[in-house]
Amino acid sequence: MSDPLAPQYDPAAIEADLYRRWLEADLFRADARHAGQRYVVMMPPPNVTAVLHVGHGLNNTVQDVLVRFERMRGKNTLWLPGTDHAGIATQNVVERVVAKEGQTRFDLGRERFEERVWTHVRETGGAILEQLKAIGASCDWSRTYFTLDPALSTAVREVFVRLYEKGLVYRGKYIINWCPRCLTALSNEEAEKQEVDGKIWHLKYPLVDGSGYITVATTRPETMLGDTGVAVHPADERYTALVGKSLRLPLVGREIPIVADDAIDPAFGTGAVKVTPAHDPTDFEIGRRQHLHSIDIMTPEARMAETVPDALQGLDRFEARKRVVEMFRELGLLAKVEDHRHAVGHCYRCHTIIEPRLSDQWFVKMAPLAKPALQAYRDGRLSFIPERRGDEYAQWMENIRDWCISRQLWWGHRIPVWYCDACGKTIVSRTDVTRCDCGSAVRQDEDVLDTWFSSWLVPFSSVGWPEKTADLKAFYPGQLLVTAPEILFFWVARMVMAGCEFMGDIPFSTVYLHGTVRDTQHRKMSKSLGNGIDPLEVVERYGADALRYTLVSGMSVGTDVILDPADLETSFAPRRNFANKLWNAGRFILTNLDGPTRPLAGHPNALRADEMTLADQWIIARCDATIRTATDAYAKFRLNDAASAVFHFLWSDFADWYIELIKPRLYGDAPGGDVARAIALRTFDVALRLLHPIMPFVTEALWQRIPGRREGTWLATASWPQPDARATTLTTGLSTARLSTADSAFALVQELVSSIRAIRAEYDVSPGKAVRVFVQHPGDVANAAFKAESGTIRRLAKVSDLGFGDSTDTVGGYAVLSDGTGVFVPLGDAIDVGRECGRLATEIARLEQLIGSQEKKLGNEQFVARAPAAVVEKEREKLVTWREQAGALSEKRARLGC
RNA sequence: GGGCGAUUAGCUCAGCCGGUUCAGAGCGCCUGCCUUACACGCAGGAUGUCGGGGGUUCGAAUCCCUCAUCGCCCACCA
Repeated sequence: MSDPLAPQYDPAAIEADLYRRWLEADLFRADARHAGQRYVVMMPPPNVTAVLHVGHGLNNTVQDVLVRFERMRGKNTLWLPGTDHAGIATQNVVERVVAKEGQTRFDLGRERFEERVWTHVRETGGAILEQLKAIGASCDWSRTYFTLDPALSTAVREVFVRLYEKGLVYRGKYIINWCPRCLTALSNEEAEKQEVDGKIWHLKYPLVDGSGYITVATTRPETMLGDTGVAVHPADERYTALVGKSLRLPLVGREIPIVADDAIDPAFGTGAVKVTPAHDPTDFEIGRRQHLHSIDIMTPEARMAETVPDALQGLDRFEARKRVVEMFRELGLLAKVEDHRHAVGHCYRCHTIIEPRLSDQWFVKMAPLAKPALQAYRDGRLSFIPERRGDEYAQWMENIRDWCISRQLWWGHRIPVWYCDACGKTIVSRTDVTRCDCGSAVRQDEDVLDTWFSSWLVPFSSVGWPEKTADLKAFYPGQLLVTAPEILFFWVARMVMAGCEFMGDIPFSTVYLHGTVRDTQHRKMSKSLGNGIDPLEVVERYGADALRYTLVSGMSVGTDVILDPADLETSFAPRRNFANKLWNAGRFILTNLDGPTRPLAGHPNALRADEMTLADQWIIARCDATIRTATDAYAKFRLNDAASAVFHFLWSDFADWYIELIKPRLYGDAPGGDVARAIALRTFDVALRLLHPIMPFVTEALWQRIPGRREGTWLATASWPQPDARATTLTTGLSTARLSTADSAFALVQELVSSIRAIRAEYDVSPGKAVRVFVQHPGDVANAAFKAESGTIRRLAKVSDLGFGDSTDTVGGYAVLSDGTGVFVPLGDAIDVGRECGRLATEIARLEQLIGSQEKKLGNEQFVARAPAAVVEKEREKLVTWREQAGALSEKRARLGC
C-alpha cells in the first residue's frame, strides 16, 4: 500500500511496481524438476508487430485468470508466451514503411528487404509482450519464444523433411487461392468467404458449323478469355447431340470443344458451363478429365496477360470484366444479365478478392494427419468449451483438404528444398545445401512457408523439440488452450494433428474458445472502423483489475462481450469502484487490528465455537459457501460466475453487513473484539485469495499488508482456500449443520433490519430518530436470533426498544417477514393512517392472489397425485405461511381502523 | 444451400437437465443521507405480457414445433 490512509485506491501508483516485484520474486517461472501435477497453457502467440488490442486483452485475461487459479491450487504451472513472425502481416507492415520512402520490396531486393524486416522486428517487435505485463499476465517470460528463433527453425525443417520423406509433403501444379495484392498463394482457410452481391452473365458462344449457339452462364465473364471448352452433363438431352462439336470462342476466335462431364448440374443456369482450367478449381478438374489445355490469362497482379487479345491486355480484371461484357453486348452475344448473390473469397490479411490461379505450390497431405486428431476428439481425450465447437472441429477434420504451405513472400521460413538445374534433382534437407551430388551448384526454392507451418508446432517446438530437453519432458503435453474461435482451423486443429504426428499425443486436452469483443452494434472492434477500445488506456484510467473484471464478467461461456467504445466510464467505472470498495474494506480491517486478537485453531487459546456470535457463524457459513461456488466456477471455466460470487460476498455480505456488525466490538475494549478481529481478518484473507485470479493487483497489494504473513510470501503463490469447513483452521467445532442454521437464522435478522429501515423510509422518519419496534409471533428460529442479535438490530435499524409481543399502540408501520413473523413500528403522529391502510391493502391483495392460485394448485388432484410428495408438502407450507401473513395484515388493518 | 447459436428491466447480461434463492445482477433512474473504511459511498424504491404464435405437462423464461429478427460456421453450383 503506497499510503495506507489514502481513501481512494490508485491503481496507477501500485500496479507497475507490484508487477516488477512479482518478477523479482520470480513467481511465474515454471520448474521442469517440479514433481507436482503440471498445468501448461500455450499463449496464442500474437503477431510480433502487433499492438495490444482489447481482443488480446480478453484472451490473455482469461488465460491469466485460469493460470493464477491453478498456480494457487499448487500445480506446476507454465504459461508460455511467444510471438509469431506472421509472414504476410509483418511483410505488409514493412512494405508500407518502405513505401513511405518511395520504394517497393523489389527495389530493395530480397536480402536487403529481409534485413529491413529484421531491423523492424528487433526495434519494435515484441512490444505487445511488454504491454501484456500491464494487464498482469503471469507468463514465464524466461521461456519466451519467437517463431523464427533458430531452435524453432530447426523444428520446422525437421517436420518438413519428415513429412516429405513420408510422402505427406508434395509439390504440384494446382489451382490455389491467390492474393493479387500480397502476391502470394493462400491456404483455403486464409481465403475468407464473404457473401457478395454480384451478377451472372449469360453469354452466347456460336457453333463453328454455324448451326446456332450455346449459352453459358458465368459470374466472372473476363475468364472466358481463357476458356478451352464448354461442358454439359452427359445425360442432359438438350445437349447430347452437340457433344463433340466445336464452338468459336467470341473475342478470341479460338475453336473449343463441347465435352460431357458429370460435374455439371443440368438444373443450374443454362446447364452448359464454360471451362477455364487455369482460373477455376472445378474447371481445372474438368480440364484434367477432358484433356483440355490451360491458358493463364492473368499476371500475378490480376491484370490481363499477353495471352488475351491486344485490346484487353494490361487491363485490371474488373476493368476487363466490364469491357468483355460490353463487347458481347455489341456483338449481340449477351443473352441476359441477372443479379446473383454468392460467396467470394477474400484475403484474410488485406481483404482483396482472391483470384483462383494455377501455379506450382507445396502442399501437405492432410487426411492421414487428421485421422488420429479426429479420433482424440471422438474418444473424449480432447474436449471443447463450449461443446458445440467440437462438432465444427470434427466436421472440418472429416472434410479436410490438403494444405497449401508455400507462400511467395520473403519473410518467413524458407522452404528447405534445393534444385539442381544441371541434373534436375530436387534435394530436401535439414541442413543448407550448396552443391548437388553431381557437383553443380544448386538454388534454394524461392518461397517461404505459411506462418502457421511454424505455429502448429509450438506446443513442442517451444520447449526444445526435436531435442529431448528437460522442458519437453516436463511440459508436453499441456492441458489447456484458450483462443478465439476464428483460429480453430488455422491453428488449433493443426496443433492437434502435429502433436499426434510428431509427439504421439495431443498437445492439450481442453480447448476453451471464448467470444469476441464487439461494440454495441455487435460489430467486431477494428482499427478501420475506429470502434476499438485501447486496453492500455483503460488500465491507465481505471486500472488493470477493472479491465480484467469487466472482461471476465461480461462473458459467459462462448458468448461475445459487448462494450461501448464511446463510453468507457459506463463499462469500466463500476469495477474500478469495486476495487476501491475492496481497498477501503481492507483499510478498515487492517487499521482496526490494534486490539487483542485470537489465534486460530491448533493453539491452546484458539477461538472456540461457543465464543462466536450468530453473525460470526453466519459470515463463516457465507464464506464457506463462496469458496465452494467460486472454486467450482473457476474449475468449470465459468469465470463470470466466480467473479459475481466473490463480488457479492465481498460487497454485500462482508462490507455491508459483517463490517457494520463488528464495529462495536472493534472499537475500544468491547468484549469479543479478539474474536471479531480474528474472524474478520481470516474472512478477508480468504476473499482476497478467491478474487486474486481476476483482480491480482489490488488483492496482492492488500494481502501484503496482512499481519502475521511470512516475509517474502505472495498472494500470487499462496494456497487456494479449502471449501470444506472442517478443514479450515478457524471453524473447528462448527459443524456444517450449525453453520447452515446460523446462515438461515441470521438471514431473518437481516430481513428484520431491512423491513424496519423500509418502514422508516416509507414514512420519512428522520435518520437520527430512534423508533420502537415490536416483534410479533416470531417462530422459534427468529425468536432466538432476534434475542441473540438484539444489539445489532437496535444499532443498524436505529431502534430504541426492541419488544416482543403486542403493542398498546395502534398506529404504525407493519411488515411480515418470510417466516410469518410480524414487525410493528409504532409511529404515532408521524404516520399517515390512510397511507398505511392503502399499503396494507395492496399487500393483502397481492397475498390473496398468491393464496388463490396456490389453493387452486393444491386443489388439483392431478398435482397432488403426480407431483413429488416433497414438492406438494412445500407448496402446502407456503399456503399456510401466506394465509398467516394475510391474516396478520388484516388484523392490523382492523386495529388501524381502516 | 446446409449446420449452429442468440432474442429476459432503458443499457450490458445471469437464470434455461421443468415446481418462490424463478423473474435476478451491475449500470442508469427516483427518494433520503457528507452515519469517524469508502459519495468510486450508505439506506430505501420503481421498472419486465422472459421475441410472436402453437403444443407437451398438474405446472414452462426453462422441453417440443413454427414464424420473425440478429449473428456465427461450413459449402467448387458455374
